[in-house]
Amino acid sequence: MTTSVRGSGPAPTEERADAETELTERPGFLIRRLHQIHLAMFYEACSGLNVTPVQSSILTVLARRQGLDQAGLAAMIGVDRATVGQVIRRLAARGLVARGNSSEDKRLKLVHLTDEGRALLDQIAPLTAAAHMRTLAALSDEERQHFMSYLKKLVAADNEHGRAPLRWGPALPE
Amino acid sequence: MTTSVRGSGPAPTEERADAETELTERPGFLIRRLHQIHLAMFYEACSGLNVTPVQSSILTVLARRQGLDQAGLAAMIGVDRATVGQVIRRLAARGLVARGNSSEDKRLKLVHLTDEGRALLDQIAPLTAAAHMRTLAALSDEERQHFMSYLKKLVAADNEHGRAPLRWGPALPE
DNA sequence: CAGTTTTAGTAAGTGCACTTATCATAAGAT
DNA sequence: ATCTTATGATAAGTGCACTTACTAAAACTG
Repeated sequence: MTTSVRGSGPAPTEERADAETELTERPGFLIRRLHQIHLAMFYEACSGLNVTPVQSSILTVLARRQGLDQAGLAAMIGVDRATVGQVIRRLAARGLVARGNSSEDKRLKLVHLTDEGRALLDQIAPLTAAAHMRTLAALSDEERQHFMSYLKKLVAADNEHGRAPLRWGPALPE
Repeated sequence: MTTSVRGSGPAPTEERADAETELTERPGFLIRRLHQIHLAMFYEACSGLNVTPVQSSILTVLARRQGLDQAGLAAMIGVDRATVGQVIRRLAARGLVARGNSSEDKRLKLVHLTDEGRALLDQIAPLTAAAHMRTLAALSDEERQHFMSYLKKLVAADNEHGRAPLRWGPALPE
């Protein structure tokens, strides 16, 4: 099988002068691949624990701010409200989070970590940290710093453009 | 408020458990966000044309190598066999690709672009190119070059690791 | 040659992510 | 107070992405 993904090969015989950009020259393609790779690292690190990156983010946020409503939670991790609702439901079914009603605003479902949720978070924290590191392991320290700063710059610049803009909530740490 | 990293102090290089790390300091989190942002740019650019990034990649590959089998196609765009099968089915239902049987290997379904598929590809090519550019628009030319080289480096390094032993889902007897 | 292993394609299941639509509640306007 | 608008949560629908399991066909093996 010859099909490994290759970066630049001389165009096979006939070449369309328009030179359709190789997939590996397209930012979006590479970002998707890198995302896939990180997912692989993440799942491998948390093997058997049945946790996804988004679930990990939710647990992490809840560990610091208990009793958030789902929309607030969604904004803090940059995910759609409907998606967060699905994930919360799965987490609640596993007893990792619990939902209560707000007495002030009956529309709200306030989410908080259970003891099991916190235990799981404590368990996966070092594992996910390792997965994040491994994702960038091919870069030197200096490159990694640059790469991270570029990532932050891009994400910050287009935060509002995304369909689920990140909001660091009513109490943004300044 | 328990809190943890308040403000933008110099990040200690010491390794604290991930639970203390801000989400925006986690590579995987930023990569996911950037992927989301690019998706938003892509869909906005191709508004109304009903095309996804993976579909665009498939059309692009087929434009250069007609008659690829699905597994080869999957390998070229870095997607699972089963996923490619789904996407191809949708594309075929829309008449953008067609599948034929190989006379040499009866297991294979050889995929090729239809005229409609090529027409759509010609239509979206400039749009998607613009979306890719826009995703990195916040970076200077130099930064963009560096960022792309880092992306390529990372993706190339872990390309093999690409398909991972995922283990979520129907395991866990409870 | 028969028997085993590998591979291509598909199906069913789970999960993320987004859309539109609906409902209930809250907040603002007349 | 009532009408209108905005918001929180949920449901249904689509698409990507992966898993395991299965069939058919090819490619090794004895």
